[in-house]
Amino acid sequence: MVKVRRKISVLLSEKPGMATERYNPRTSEPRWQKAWEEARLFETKNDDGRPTYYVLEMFPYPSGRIHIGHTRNYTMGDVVARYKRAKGFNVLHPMGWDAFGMPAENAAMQNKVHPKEWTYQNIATMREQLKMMGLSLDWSREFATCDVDYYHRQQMLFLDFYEKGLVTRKTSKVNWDPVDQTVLANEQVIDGRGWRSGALVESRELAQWFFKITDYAEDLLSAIDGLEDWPEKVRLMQRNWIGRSEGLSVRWELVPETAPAGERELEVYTTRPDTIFGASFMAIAPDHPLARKAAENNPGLVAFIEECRHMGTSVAALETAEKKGFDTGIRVKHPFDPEWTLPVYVANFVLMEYGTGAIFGCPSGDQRDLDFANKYGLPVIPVVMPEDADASAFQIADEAYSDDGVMINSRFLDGLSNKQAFEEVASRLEKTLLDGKPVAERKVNFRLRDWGVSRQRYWGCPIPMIHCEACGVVPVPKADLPVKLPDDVDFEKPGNPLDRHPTWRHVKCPKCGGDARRETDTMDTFVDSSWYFARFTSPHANEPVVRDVVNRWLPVDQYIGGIEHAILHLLYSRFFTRAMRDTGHLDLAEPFKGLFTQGMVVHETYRAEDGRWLAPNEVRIESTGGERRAFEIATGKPATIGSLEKMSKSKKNTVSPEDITESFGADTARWFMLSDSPPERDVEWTDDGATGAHRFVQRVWRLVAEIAPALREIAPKAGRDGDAAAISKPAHKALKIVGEDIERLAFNRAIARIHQLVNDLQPAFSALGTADEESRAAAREAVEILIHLIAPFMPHLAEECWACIGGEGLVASSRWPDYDPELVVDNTILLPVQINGKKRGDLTISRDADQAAVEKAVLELDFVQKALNGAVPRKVIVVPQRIVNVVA
RNA sequence: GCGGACGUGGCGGAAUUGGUAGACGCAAGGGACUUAAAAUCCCUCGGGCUUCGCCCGUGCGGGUUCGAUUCCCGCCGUCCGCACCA
Repeated sequence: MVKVRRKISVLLSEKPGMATERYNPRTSEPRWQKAWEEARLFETKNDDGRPTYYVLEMFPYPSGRIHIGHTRNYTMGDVVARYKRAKGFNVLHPMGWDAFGMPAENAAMQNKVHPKEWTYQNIATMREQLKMMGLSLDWSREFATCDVDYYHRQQMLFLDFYEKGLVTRKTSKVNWDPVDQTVLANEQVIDGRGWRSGALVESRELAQWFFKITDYAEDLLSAIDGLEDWPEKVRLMQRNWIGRSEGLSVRWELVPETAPAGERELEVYTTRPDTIFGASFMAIAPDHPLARKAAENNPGLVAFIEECRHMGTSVAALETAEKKGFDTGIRVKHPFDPEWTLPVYVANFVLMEYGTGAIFGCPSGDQRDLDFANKYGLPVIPVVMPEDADASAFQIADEAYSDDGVMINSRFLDGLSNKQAFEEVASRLEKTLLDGKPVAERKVNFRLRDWGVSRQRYWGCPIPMIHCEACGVVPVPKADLPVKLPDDVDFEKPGNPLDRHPTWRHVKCPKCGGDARRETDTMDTFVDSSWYFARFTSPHANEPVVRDVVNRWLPVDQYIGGIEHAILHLLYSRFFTRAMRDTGHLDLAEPFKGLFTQGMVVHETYRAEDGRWLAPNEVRIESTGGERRAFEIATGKPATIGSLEKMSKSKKNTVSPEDITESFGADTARWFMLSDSPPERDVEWTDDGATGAHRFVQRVWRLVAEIAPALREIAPKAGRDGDAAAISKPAHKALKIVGEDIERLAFNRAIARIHQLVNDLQPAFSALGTADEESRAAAREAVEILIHLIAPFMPHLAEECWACIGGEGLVASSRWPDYDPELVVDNTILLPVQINGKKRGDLTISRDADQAAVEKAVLELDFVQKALNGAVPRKVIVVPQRIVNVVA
């Protein structure tokens, strides 16, 4: 039999049911949203005395439409917010817009819309979309980072940081994106390409503004240990990103007759000074000053350096690049043996940005060095061997040994562990002098680089600095803030419109009053998102934050967002909080106490016969037995069902939040997105799943609406015996567990428990017609509990049900009920009984039966006696309240 | 290459961290109601067998234990992050 799946609209036709009207979210949801708004339920007061709880979802970029992935994210936060509110907390749950950035400028170029207009238009659309979801957000605190009010305060912070020495301007090699005509941070370059444009990145020298995040490297690293409510994965990613290493910086004396004029030494950084007797060459970066000097009269070297530069960017080149070097002819003296000299190569694999841009190669202990040595015929001296190896026979051929072990072939180090050797070499070289200074110095090195925040763009926060011929760089006085973006700009040409604006950049120097020019760089948008969570606590304050207030709210108790921000956004925010602390704005270091990274919403992909991507509403799915086949509606031709992918425009596998809210309502969408899949994992959007969720919405409504008339005048009271207890017990058990599950963000489990409660209550409720007073009171209470349990997930339905049973006020402002501890335990328990570890039956026994009583009862069981066949068991293991195992 | 996570029915996933494997949902099949459908309700639903019961079963192979999805060792596979980092 072929069953054709029907369009959603069929399911929604509101034919009157026998007893109860179907629940209609389209009329109900806006009504309750209005009720909440009029009661100002979600507007949070800073001076409320109750304990605070701050739940925050990463704010969206106003791209134009809310994506279904956003709504899953916000729903999770909303469940927590509504639950915590019901638990008596003063909850802060704000929303705003990460509104600066390139898409607005791209739109300006393509569609001739002003970025401001485009952005605020998008915000207006998206705000309406969000409001349809019934999120309990405090809209009175809303702001966009492109609001002058916001970036004004960001400029204040910038000046404070500058004064504190946390901002610096340096000329540095930057990643230049030729398409976006802007500078990218290292981390915005992915595989040699701009993270947004995808263009191959070039390297350029430019004067740039930097935040000195490296000043906090050590603290940012060690404080990760204290972030116990963060996913381990994210903590690890941050640790690796900061990349701390302990090593030794060693100065090698150049052999004078081989050295370029004026050069006397080469400084290298190493984490393995223990392998110093295994050194066989030095390698320096192509852009190392010594390499440049050496190239001055060496055309071959010039050509090699040039070659290195060119291969630098393309992905393929980087991945497959052969380790190559060029002998400069320069030689260095070994620090422990002036007679021993080593060649200096320029090598394509040495990075100028890391350490000193120079290394010593120890081929036996490093695979890369070994490959290099083998290629250029350099000596390979094994210096570390595994502890159980034989020193006389230990050889290195094609595989380096980089693990810990025992020193060999290393003179005074022989026999030491490599760790001891590290210490020995370090302390000896610290005492050895070269040109009056120690040859070596212990040094901690970080992979983390300073944060370049200059962007050559219009749509960003202007950097409040002025360049004066006479006075140099002068900060804009705070009284002159904000430095506003001019509105009259053109986007005809690529590059920075601020730079070519006729008047904006001309300004008087605040110091000497002479003609000067404004900084035309704007800030990286990561700056905007590095403190918005703090601004939400006092969004209208004159200062960036109000110290007492921000101290009370921060850290954010639960922050929820995508794993894609695991490194940068979170690291920058951690830096900003420290910087704000050190400039006196607040008194804490860590902005986010709990972090949760949610999964994506994915959907099947469909392709037409000719390979075109098809949107879900362009295909019809037929199921024959268990087999699903797709057809393109327009042509009737078969289509291919492809893999699950993150929803994206390019693959057309998107489902918009309106599609769902307009047909099923927000509650169904909310419920579905949190069902089944654990929140940290991806969830697959399916029509079947959505209709299933909607079926449950209707089921709850029917259950409540049908029982309501019988319960309207009944006072709720838990039942302790008989039929009444059979209603109250599952209700109280669910109440306990759902609360615990929400606390753990285990929404899928909470939902399963609610399903189960409905399954449990349904038969009891249909028998209620003949039931006693006690059962009715228990039923009344159970319904109230059920409504409270669904309220965080399906707030509109909860209100409708609440009104239906004649509940007072709004569910959204009422307390989470307390469970009765006596009702969540049973007096008799069903104890599984195993024989030799295999379950053979159950024992029903009183909960407080002691071990001996349980053992006795077990041995009397039929199936146990049969299994024992008269023999005495070797052992009976009784795990209280859990299980019994009889070992025959 | 390094680091991490994961692997359970047709599918998404539960399993109180060593104690009844498969909760709950989806899909599928059967039935009731109906002129018919939708909606709703009831039943079945890991595999096998000699079916009132028994055997096998949580990627594969071993181990520890009275007892292992959970712990240990070794494989296989999938996904993610990082990477010429000295």
